[in-house]
Amino acid sequence: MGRSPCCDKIGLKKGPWTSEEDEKLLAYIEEHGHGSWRALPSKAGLQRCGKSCRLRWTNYLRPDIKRGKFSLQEEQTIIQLHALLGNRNINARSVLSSQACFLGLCRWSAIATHLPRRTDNEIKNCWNTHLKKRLAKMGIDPVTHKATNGALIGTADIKSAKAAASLSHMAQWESARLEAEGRLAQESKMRTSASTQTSLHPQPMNPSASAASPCLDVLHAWQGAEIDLESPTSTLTFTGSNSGMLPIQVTTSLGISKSNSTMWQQTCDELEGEESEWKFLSKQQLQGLEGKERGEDIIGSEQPWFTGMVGVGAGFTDMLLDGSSVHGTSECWGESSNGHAEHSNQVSGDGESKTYWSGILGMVNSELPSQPPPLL
DNA sequence: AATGAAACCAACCGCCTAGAG
DNA sequence: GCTCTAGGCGGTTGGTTTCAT
Repeated sequence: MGRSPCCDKIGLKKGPWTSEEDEKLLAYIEEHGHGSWRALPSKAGLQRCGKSCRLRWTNYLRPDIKRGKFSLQEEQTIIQLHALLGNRNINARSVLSSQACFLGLCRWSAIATHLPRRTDNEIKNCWNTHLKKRLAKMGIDPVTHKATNGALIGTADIKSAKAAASLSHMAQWESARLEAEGRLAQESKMRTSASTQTSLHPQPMNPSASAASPCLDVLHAWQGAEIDLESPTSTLTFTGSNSGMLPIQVTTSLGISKSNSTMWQQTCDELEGEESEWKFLSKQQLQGLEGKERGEDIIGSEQPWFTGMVGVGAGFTDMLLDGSSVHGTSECWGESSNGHAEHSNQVSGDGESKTYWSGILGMVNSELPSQPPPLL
C-alpha cells in the first residue's frame, strides 16, 4: 500500500544550511547522484529531510547555477513570460488544472526553462522583490499586466472597446497560452530527464542550447535592435488608416522619443499623461478572429489575433526596465559567445516584431506544437 | 556611530499530481 | 479503482544585509 513516508520529521534539522552540510550533500550527489531524495539524507549523513536536501541542491548547490544580479534582458524575459503564462490564482488554477497541470507545468519553472542557469526560486524572488513592485508603482496590475486605474487609457469609450475586445479574444488567448505552456513543460521535462545525466557533470552554457530556444528570438531582437533601453519608447508605430478599420487594441505609448530619452523619468505621474495608441484591424480580420474563437486554427496566421489582449503594450516592459543597469544586457545571453547578436540581427529589421505582444506571439508560435489547441 | 527601514534571498510550508501498491 | 506517499511547485516567511537618516 503506497510508499513509505518521506521522513518522520523528528530530529531533523531545519533552517540555514552549514558549509559542512553543503559539503556532505555535494560530495554525496557528485559521487552517487541524488537518486531517491528520501533515502539521500541518511546515506549522506545529513540530519535533513529529503525535501530540504532537494531544495538546497536545486536552488543553491547545483554547479550550473548562475548567481548574482539579473540582467536587463533576463528581467525583460521574466516580465514577458509572466505576462504570457499568467498568474496562478484560483481561477487560473481551475482553468489550467486539467491541461496545464496535467502537463506538469508551473509558471516559475516554465519561465526558468528560458533563463538558463537561473532557478525558479531565484526568478520568483526577482519577480516578487523587484519587478512586481515596479509594476505596482506604475499603476500596473502585476497579476494581469493591465493598468489598474485606467490612467493609461484615453477615454471611457476606449476602455469599453478595450474591455470588449479583451473579452472576445480571451478564450483563444487562453488556448494559445496553454499550448505554449504545454510546450514549455515538455521542454522542461526533457531537460529534467537529460539533467539526470548532466547534473553531475554540468557543462558550460552551450551557445547552441541558447539558440535552441527559438522563442526567444523575438526577445533578442527586441532587446538588440534599435530600441534604446534607456528610452522606454513605445515601439508600436502602427498608423494605418482608420477607414473601415476597427480598433481592437490599445497599447501604451510613452510618447518619448529616443532623442529625448534623457528626459525619461520613471514616475506614475508621467505615465498618466501618456496617450494610448490603437491598432486597427479590418472587419475581415476581426471576422477571422471570431472564426478562430470557434476553434479554427489560430496559429500560423500572420494576423495579430493576440491583439485582443489589452493593456499590455510595448511600453510596459520598457517602462519597467527603468533605465537601470541598462548596460548589462549582454550578461545573460551574451554568455553564449555567439548567437545572440545573430538573433538580434535576424529579426531587427521587422519593427512590428518589437512590440510586446508581437514578442509573445513569436514565442507562442515558435513553441506551439503542430496540433491545434484544445478547446476550453 | 546608532538606529530604523527597506531590500534581499534562502528556506519552509502547503498544495497538487503521478505513481506505487 | 482506491489509498497513500514522493516529488515538485508556488506562495510566503523570517533572518540577514544594505541603505538612509
